Amino acid sequence: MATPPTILRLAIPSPLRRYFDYLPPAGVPRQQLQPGIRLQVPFGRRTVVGILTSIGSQSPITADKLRRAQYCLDKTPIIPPSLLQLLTWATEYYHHPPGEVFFSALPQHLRQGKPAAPPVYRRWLLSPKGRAAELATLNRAPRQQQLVELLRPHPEGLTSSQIKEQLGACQSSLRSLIAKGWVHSQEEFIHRDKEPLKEQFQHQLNDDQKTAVTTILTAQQQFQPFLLEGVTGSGKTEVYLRVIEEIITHNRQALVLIPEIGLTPQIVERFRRQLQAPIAVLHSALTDRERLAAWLAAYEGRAAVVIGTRSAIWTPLQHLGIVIIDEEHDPSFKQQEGFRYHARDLAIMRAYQAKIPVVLGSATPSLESLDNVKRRRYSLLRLSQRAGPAQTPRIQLIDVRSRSLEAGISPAMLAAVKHHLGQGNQALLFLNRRGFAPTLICHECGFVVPCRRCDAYMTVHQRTDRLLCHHCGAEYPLPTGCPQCRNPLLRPRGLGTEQVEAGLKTFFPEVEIARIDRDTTRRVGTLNEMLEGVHSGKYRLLIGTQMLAKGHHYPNITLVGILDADQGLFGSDFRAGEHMAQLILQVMGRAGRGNKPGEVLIQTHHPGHPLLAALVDHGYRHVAEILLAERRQIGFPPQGYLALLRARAVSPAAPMIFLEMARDLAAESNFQGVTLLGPVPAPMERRAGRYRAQLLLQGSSRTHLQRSLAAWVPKLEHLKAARKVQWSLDVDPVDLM
DNA sequence: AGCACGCCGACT
DNA sequence: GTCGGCGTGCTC
Repeated sequence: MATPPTILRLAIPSPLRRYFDYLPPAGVPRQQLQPGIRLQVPFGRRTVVGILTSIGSQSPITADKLRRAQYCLDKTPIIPPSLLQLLTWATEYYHHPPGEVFFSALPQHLRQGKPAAPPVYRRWLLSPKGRAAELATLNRAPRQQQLVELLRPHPEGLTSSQIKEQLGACQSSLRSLIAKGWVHSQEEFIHRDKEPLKEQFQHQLNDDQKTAVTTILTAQQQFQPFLLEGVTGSGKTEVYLRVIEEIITHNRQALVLIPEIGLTPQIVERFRRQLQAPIAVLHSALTDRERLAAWLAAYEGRAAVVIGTRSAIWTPLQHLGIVIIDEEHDPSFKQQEGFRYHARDLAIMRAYQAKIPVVLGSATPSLESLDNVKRRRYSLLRLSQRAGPAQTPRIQLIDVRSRSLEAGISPAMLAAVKHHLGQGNQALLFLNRRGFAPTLICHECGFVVPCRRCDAYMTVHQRTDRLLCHHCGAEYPLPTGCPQCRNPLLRPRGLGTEQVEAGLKTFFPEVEIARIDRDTTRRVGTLNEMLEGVHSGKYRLLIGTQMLAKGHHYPNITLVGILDADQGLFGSDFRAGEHMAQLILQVMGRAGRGNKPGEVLIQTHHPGHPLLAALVDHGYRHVAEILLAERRQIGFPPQGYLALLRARAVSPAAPMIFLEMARDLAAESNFQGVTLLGPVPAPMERRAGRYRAQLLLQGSSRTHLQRSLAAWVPKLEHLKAARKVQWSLDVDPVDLM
């Protein structure tokens, strides 16, 4: 009897929804073939990097088709078993190609097959020859002279980024010195783990916080989700810090996920100051090198705490003790292209697999999480006291029906701003629309300038004198006349932050105004500069979009004005109401956090709208109840479970044709407990020159939906019509746009 | 996706 | 005569 062959099952970077089987490379000992290592393999006419996911003794692929892997790229797994388990689950749950799932979890360097070793740092230093050289011989080369002077007091050498920091770019001068033999380099592996800051100060916890900390810590050895509900200023971060402090004393690691916009240097600073432990930070602005270094620090256990945005859910942590999701309701935890995972949901699964607690924190929890509390899947921890002396702000609606608004500001709002500024305080105005005006309209014939590539109108940006499409990024100069009737009079119509800023400047010429939106903060660091200016009191009046809404602390803002609450009330998407309520609450959280009482004014054309009334009179929880009842009625999440099949193509008809075929395929299979809705054109049918359509699957239970998807999705790949479109499946979509 | 093969139109 | 357009097929 021959010994059965060893079959390696690999995830291969390709959009195909299957694993690929290989024979082991020649001469590799069996114990090196552990799941989680990378191998170089032939794939079609190329060779690629694959990840070993499991090992078996048989394959559905016939022996003549099986090929042999070339060699192992790793001696030991670069993905620990716990993460491998999560990745496997995610592949099945999201019905996404395993290769794309596995590779999206790796830093770029590891995807490309580079070694899983800390990056090499090269240091430049003076050679004995350079040390002995006479500086005056470089009188005609001042840059080289500066370099020698810079390197002289550093016998251990400097990295090129350190040199650049001191002298700016001087590549060519450095090269000349190397050619002369005055400067040489040394290479070394160094771990640049940041040392924890030494100072430590502890705040006194209030009773709610103490209860939260002890309750979470009693569940240290088991899977237990907690919803930590507390208004802004109630001290959620302090709870996280105390829990983490305790967890890491037992040599376990903590993973903290934060929304894109919430990961500021201030929050990282706060963690570093209070936790006497090394912290790895993962965010989108890192270079590949930095990302790899942080990734390794986490994997090798050198980092006790990992703080990061959405993709940090894929950090390999072998001694994970707790997962924390701050602002769990934030939509940025859902990836909106390619592999459309939800980091919050994956965090729950990761905690379940690792048998550890997971904490979801929010002042405005998602309806899903509130529902999970109701069903007793999550336990609720409430922080009802605001930390410190701050009081809950007073809220009032301003009815703007048939009022004259100037730059979007009603007389009542203007009076309030004057009053608060007069008292020496700061005021914040919120409008969730950037630019000067959302449209440009012809005063003669009513023509509104559309985007050439989208079913949307161009937004007027006055500062740059250009038209901008907020959906595809297209940009044109302002037209000199109406393209339809040639009339030269085109007028901006509607309201954007630019216009409010301009209006405020005429109302308050002596006051410094900060406008905070994507246009003013595009450059890295400007947001922080502006927020510094708010802190120092340089800016007393703020106008901004939702960038302003997230947890920064401004004790002197006593007035928050919401200029248009109506957008969210009649939004086209099923989550519009939820998002509006969350956003308003978040902005409101900026008022009255010092010891001064805050005031919140909301402008609306619909003062009687049940959602607004509920928000003003009874708060977020009451709004959530209304919304939950609505969702129950239509069988939408959290009552029902959704999956959205999207398709887009340059050709107008192709998406609908593909989706109709897909629908017929589903109808043949006779799905249990799943309703098909559509296909229909997307709410904005044409975007960036592509026509888009979608087909919605609505399941009465997760199991029903998953069972149908498992039977259906693999068949979609084989549809001829699939080749004429780009299609993607979105399991648990956050919006149906 | 990436890559190659194959079959028709307008060019040096 | 070829260069190259993109339809079609395949990846263990």
